Amino acid sequence: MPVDRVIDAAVELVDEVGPAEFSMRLLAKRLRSSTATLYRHFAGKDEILVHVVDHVLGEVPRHLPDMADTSTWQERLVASAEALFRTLKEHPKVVSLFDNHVPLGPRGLAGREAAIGILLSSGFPPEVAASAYTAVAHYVIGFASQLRADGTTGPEENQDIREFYRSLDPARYPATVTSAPFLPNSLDDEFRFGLQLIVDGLAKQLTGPAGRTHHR
Amino acid sequence: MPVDRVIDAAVELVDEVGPAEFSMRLLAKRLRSSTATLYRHFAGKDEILVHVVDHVLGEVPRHLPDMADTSTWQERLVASAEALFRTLKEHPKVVSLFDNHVPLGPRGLAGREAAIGILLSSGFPPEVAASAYTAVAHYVIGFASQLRADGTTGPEENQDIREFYRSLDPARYPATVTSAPFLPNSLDDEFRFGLQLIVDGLAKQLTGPAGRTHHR
DNA sequence: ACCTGAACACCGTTCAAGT
DNA sequence: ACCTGAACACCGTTCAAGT
Repeated sequence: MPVDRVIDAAVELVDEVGPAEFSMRLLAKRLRSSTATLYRHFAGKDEILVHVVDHVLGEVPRHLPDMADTSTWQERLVASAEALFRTLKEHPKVVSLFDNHVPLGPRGLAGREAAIGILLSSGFPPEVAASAYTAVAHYVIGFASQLRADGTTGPEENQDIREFYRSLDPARYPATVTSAPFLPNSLDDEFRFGLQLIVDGLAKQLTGPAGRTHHR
Repeated sequence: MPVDRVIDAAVELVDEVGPAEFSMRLLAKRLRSSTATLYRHFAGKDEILVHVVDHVLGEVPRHLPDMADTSTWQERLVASAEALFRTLKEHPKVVSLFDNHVPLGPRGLAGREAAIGILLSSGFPPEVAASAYTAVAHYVIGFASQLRADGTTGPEENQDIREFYRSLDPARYPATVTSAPFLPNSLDDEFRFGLQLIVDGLAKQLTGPAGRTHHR
């Protein structure tokens, strides 16, 4: 019972049925084995799910374009964040497993290293680079956690929400009703917009932090 | 069996044992009732948890300072985001319940209305206001989801992670090791830093979107 | 050594039966 | 009308017993 075979099957199973329905029994059945055998290789369900997270993070590089040395740090940081976002979109049911623990497996560390490396080599001081990475990472996770776990990422989903907001009482929710028709069609557009806000904010840190110090 | 009494007890129970250990049986026992009685008032566990989320969102206004009319939109937006973050810090085990659904209960709508209202009245066009709110909301949720569910929000937690990063192989993770000593002591500081990046990015949208259009 | 069926103490949900 | 004990079909985890 090779460890990798278990992890591969576990990722498949979470992708199919979600973390709530994922069970040691289902995993054992898929492997044509028994639950007790799984416990010979892993401490328990939680440990297997940590491996699932790290396995998924291993797919991030596949979504990275190869960037010429001429790319700006903005382009490279955005590409990193989008690669993670695209990866999570392919495994929407895995996203909730990112809750409550910083991914410290080898794949999670590689992503952190790459992003902070981009910032350091672009002239950001280390304290800014570290906090900027955290901000971007949490933004991506927060956004990805709103991916419909049932796979309906399509535009009809956003249209339903827009219709709901439009149908509210304008006297009670004036701003919500006013802005509802302008909601973007796709989650991707909303994702890129917010990501650009963060990058723009970072650019300001680099060019003119005059009068603005890091961390109060 | 008043509905409110069930929700209050459910919030208490999730705060104490977390969503994973939360069960209809435990909730029934706490109410000195039976599970079948709960099903007479709620469709099931998921519906109760939706009410738990909305109940917690109802506490956000308690964390809002009263802001004079002279406050800038930056101050008011930051205060809104911090109020949500502080609320979630008081209910760290509830945060994962925010996954996979936009909070559409009355309390969730009130928060959206307030934030978008701030932006509209400050001159942002509706399409920017809507996307900006989404960006801020997802940033806060993403950050809150990293709150230690076991209640150890203290600085020792961040120190442990910093020590871990420092102890890595500098040849393999040079940027991570370089930046590790500069990790902020508190999650609050990191939260505020990233939030300020978003606000700075938004300010640029307002003053000079020259050459930069919203959503391509 | 490695694997397994069966067991234990739990779940969410339902329903016949009580008052 | 409103409530409940017991049942059903599941869990995660463990362990005596098999090969």
